[in-house]
Amino acid sequence: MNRSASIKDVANHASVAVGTVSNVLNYPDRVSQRTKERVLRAIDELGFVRNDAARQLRAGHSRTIGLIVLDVGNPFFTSVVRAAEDAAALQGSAVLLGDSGHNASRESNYIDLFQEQRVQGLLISPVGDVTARLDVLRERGIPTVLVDRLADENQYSSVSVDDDAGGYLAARHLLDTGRRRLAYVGGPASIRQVADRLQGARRAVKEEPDATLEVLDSDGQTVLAGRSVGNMLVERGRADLPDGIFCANDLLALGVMQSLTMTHTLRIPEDIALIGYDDIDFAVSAVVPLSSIRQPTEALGRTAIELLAEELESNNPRHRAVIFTPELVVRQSTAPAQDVSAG
Amino acid sequence: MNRSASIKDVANHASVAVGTVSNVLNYPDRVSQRTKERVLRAIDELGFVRNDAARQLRAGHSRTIGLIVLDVGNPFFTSVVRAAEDAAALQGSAVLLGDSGHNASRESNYIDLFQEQRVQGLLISPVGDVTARLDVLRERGIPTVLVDRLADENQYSSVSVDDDAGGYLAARHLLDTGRRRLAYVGGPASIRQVADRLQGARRAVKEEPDATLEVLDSDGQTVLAGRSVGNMLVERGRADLPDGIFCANDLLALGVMQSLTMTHTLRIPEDIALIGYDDIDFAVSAVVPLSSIRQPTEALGRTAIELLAEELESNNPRHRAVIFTPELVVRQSTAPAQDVSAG
DNA sequence: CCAAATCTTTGAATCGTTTCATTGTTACGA
DNA sequence: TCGTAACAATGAAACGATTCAAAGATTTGG
Repeated sequence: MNRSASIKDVANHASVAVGTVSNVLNYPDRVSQRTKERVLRAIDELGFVRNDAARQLRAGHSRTIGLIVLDVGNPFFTSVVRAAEDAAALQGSAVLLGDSGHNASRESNYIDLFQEQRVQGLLISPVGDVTARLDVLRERGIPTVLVDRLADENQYSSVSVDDDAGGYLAARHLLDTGRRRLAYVGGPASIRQVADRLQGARRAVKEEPDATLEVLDSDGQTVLAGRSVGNMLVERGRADLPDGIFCANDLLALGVMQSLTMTHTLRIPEDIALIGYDDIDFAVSAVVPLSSIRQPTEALGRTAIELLAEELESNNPRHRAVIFTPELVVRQSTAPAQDVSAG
Repeated sequence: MNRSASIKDVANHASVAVGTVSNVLNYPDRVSQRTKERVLRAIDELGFVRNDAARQLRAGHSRTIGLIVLDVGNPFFTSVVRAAEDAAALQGSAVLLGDSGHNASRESNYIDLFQEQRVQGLLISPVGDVTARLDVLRERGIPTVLVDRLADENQYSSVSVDDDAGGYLAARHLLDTGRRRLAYVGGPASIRQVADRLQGARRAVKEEPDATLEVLDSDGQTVLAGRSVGNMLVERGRADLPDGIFCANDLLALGVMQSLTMTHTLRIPEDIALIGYDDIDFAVSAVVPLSSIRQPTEALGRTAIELLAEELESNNPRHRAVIFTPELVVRQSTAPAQDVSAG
């Protein structure tokens, strides 16, 4: 219930000036050993804790960084958030997290809040078109780094993942393990990620003259959507089936796997190899452990913080767009047929 | 790059006193229509945004609430966080989120940070023994509400879920659908949740004289752990098998389901019914949609905020421990045998 | 038309920190 | 012993909002 102790109380208690207490906290070298000890004792005895609002007011900006993601429930973002928090902590900042939930007005509210809080900078995975607002923020000295979205380097710094490369990686892996009749499962094609991954897969398939790629449109990116595509495949004649399937994400792949393994006529990976995208936790514990493409979420979060730090330091108008390449994770679902039958 | 406009700039621009601008923002009724318009125009023209640090300094406390969870990646907490954010927004507060990751020192860092920020109050799902720290916070006027942990009402308010009731609900449901030879899968027994759910299940089984409950210890709470318990069951003689299995969480249940369905000798739910706990997203899209026990996460988050508001309003030393009862979600994995064979 | 009551507006004081010019202290060589 | 340099400590000013007593303007009733 006591109002908490201020730096003034500490100064009185230690019989020094307030400036000295401040120096003990911020520039310990400027203070003599004796005085320092006295002050520290007083701090301890009074249980003094700095008031961040006052520091901030004086400094003109806070030590927090705003981070707005599309969905905290999505493991992709959860992981980015964690990495960003850790990286921020290293440089003495804290992350204020906002979840827009794909909702432009929630997103806007968070931008308001962060502006009132005078955050040092903003990391955002935007829903709507927020460029106008971000421009205002920049004029006010609050730089932004876009997350999971490629930005024009003249405008903003950004961190993103190369989905085309990911698609290439997945398809190339199927080809490398001997598959030739590939299928891509994903949809709707209007989603950039879905389209880019397909494009990358096409690129890989073109490298092998005898390889083909069939595109199977799915109704969304869920396990159920995958299952219905899988059921459709099961009904086909065996000769007509692909021997390697690449799904736009792991949920789809798990759905396809459910369909194929339920009817005990088709085996994964002997008859059909299967690879997903995202490498969610469940991939490793599927009935047949699922190969996948892992996005470098930790690097995304860390780098976003680093780019923001760059923006804060230099006043140059040049920005950087860092594009990461995802990583292939090989598991049993794409094991070469001979390896499996040998085992 | 411009330092952003202050209330003083607005006052000059509108040719009024700073107090008037403040009144326009906080007590619009005290200001005449003409003046108000002039001030609002000035605010708009200068793009003025309140400096929260200054408000906070004057007010002595912030408009933020600290929330420390064990793991933001866990859907249970993700959902609690969301609900808390929404409830806080309704009362004009923002939530500062911290992820302790089951790590006592990270937890402690967040408490430090929140204390410096002078949060209004703290919601915490504690890792270590933080009662000493929380007592200090309370003395300083920062009340705490414990989340997902039952607290002594003389000490703290808390919101928690009755795991015993959840266990009872699950077992009772298996019994109600005609199963009599039940099994409980979970471990290690040292985890409170695991033990409480078992206790509830035992209670239900005692109500049916002809029912039995076998306890199968699992090595953790993962899909893989569930699968190895499942494999062990598959090897048993058919007469020796349970006809209803209750797993301490959904991951275990999904693992058990994988084992049982892979060997096409046992059918779910005809031969064995299966129910999990937590109702994770995957439960609905399992090969056989999984029945489960849903925890009222939204209610937890919302109520935690409400209890905190109570603490902030009244100065009474009495606290409240709100205990929620979980909810049964019935899906195909526990359908009565006759229903399924009929369909 | 005046006094009283009501409504508006004013601006200095305040919150707790950091900064920095100034003052005070100590040590050392000449 | 004195002058100087290096080091310590001081405390007023500033950050930007809110508050509130007081002054000023306007309305009301007689």
